[in-house]
Amino acid sequence: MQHQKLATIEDVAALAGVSIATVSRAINEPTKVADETRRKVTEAIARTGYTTNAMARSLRMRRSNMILILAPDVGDPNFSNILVGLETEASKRGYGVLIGNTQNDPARETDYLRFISSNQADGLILFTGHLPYGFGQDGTEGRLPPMVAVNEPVPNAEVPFVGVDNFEGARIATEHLISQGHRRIAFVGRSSAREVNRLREEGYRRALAGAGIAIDPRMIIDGDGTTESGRAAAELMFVRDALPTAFFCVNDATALGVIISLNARHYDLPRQFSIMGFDDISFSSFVTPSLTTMKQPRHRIGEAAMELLLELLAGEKPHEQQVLLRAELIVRNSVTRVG
Amino acid sequence: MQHQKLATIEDVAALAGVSIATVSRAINEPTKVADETRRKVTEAIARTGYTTNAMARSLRMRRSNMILILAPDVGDPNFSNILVGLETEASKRGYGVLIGNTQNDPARETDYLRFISSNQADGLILFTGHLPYGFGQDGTEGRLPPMVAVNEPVPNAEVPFVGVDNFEGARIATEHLISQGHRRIAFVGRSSAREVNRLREEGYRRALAGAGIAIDPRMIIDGDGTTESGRAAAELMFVRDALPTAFFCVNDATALGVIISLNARHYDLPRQFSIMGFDDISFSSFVTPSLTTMKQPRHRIGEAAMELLLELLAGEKPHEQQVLLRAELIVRNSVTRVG
DNA sequence: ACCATTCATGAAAACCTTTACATCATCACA
DNA sequence: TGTGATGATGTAAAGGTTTTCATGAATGGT
Repeated sequence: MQHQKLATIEDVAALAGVSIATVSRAINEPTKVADETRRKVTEAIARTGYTTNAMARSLRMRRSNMILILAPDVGDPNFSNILVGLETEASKRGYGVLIGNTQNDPARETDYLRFISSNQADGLILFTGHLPYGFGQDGTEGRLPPMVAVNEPVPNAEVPFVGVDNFEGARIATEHLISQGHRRIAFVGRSSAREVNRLREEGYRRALAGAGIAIDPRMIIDGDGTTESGRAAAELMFVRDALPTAFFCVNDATALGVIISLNARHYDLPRQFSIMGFDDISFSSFVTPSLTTMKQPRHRIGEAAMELLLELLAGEKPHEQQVLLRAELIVRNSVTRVG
Repeated sequence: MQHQKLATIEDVAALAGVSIATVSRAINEPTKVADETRRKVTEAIARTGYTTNAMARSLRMRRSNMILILAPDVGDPNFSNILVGLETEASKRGYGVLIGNTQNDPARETDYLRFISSNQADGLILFTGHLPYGFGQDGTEGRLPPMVAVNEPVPNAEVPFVGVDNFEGARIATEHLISQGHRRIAFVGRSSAREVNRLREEGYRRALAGAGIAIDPRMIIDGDGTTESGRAAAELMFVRDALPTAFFCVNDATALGVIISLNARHYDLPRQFSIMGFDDISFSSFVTPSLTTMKQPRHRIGEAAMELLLELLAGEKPHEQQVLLRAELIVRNSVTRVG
């Protein structure tokens, strides 16, 4: 019932009648060992059921083949979808994936660093948008481990970033609305503090400018990206009595808020108003009307980020400080032709 | 820029003017060392920035303080919500959490076992509903590591299980429908092969029996728990022309299918039909009408499972082979009073 | 027939801890 | 003063690898 003692490399060596060095080589550098010897070793391994003790190996090699993933909210679907890509790529390359849920708690962020400083993880994937608390500030400066930011870039730090091209995506989204005949297009979710919101607004502006449409400041509404902020924004437009024919929302959560507000006022969607989101989160296809939106290539973001991190670990200089992947237009029912 | 050599226990010992054994004790069994010595050691640790090398420690102690979580789909929201609970509890007890995405691929399942056999993980949390491929079959029999199943029990194996009480939850759900005056209640999602479906059907039957309502076999429709199966089931009922006043669906995905079908037929929900789900997945509050359902206590399931696993690891015999937590009735708009 | 390579293997060091055991001082008690 | 117990510390082994260096055999070229 209990964990019996496992076979070690010595057991294998004894059974195969060679030294442990040879066994090690037969496993890790098969070409460096004679065919006949290799055969004997392989058989001995099979007979003993030997597996290399990863602890001993890591201790000796000074690397664990583990990657620590630090995220503020592990339950967030955005996180978990990127995680799939991260895990797939890591596993393909023989790496394991360790997860840390920080809940934006500085204490927990610091705590998780022990995995790095104790050699339990070789590299770091950051979802948090900032360096873990306890890093870059004191003398530990130069000791930053290899890391890659995902989802949100890390400002004021030289951390490579992999994410979606928000500017380009927002431009495509807005152009789609324009191509459907819309001229009065609102942007819901302005927030100068948030990089993501800023970039998406920028793409929106570029698309309008490109189509020769003047920008009406009343069409740009503040919002922090929550559903509630979307609801409030729509209400505000009714109060102001400055109505668009289409809402481009900074994200799907915001779009949902707008839809809730419009439904509550008994408008017939999408006939009377078109709504465009961004992200393609899971409920977007279920809401009525189902949401036309820009899909983030989450799986690929994860893969690309892990790929980049592993390059860094291998000592290669990264080709670029930033990898931006294109979002994909998903046409559903919330946007219709107008005019 | 590069990872400089880290301080070891010897550096600390030298600086504090004691032996490495004393340093180790000062860290792990502080009471066994004199106050003054402990002070010197603590200071030396601070000065050197020493952290114990987890690899060396694990090698010596024959345990890694890591738990491997094996799941068929890491992207599944059901998984990630339970994961939060697992991670929280593990981290609280000083354990790290390693995740493995198997995609139900036998090769990947086997592959992940190396974490166990190579001592990189001390225990296992199983989301898969079966032993990892490559276990229990050959001679490796008795060597099963400590593990706990979650989400789905493992049939024919003595693996402790933590999950929701499906029977009880289904009973409560059905009783809620009955309390709203419904007598003709359909059960959508019968499947004798699936344990979950079987238990929920059982709870449904018990509730009807308890209320003295005869069971009409035409009210029980097959389904595998997918949205499509829910849609098909509803259509089937129209073909058969045997209509209920309420649908109790084996899960929310199925309920969504039923809603889609009824909406397509332009019924006015929930006035003409009530719909009850089970699980409370994320979109349930967004669909129209928003879904009345049974909420799985996912966070607590995770915590309880990890708690149980850590007890097992500590060598304690588990009090029970199965921990069932109660689902909570979430009242939204898809169920109304009738008659 | 001799020398220089090349190739296959082995011995032993190093990676960094924890801990069993030994040592030594101190103290209480008779 | 002598004895036994107690408490603090040190020495050294053990945990299982990888890898450097050394050794010896075989090979190839002259």
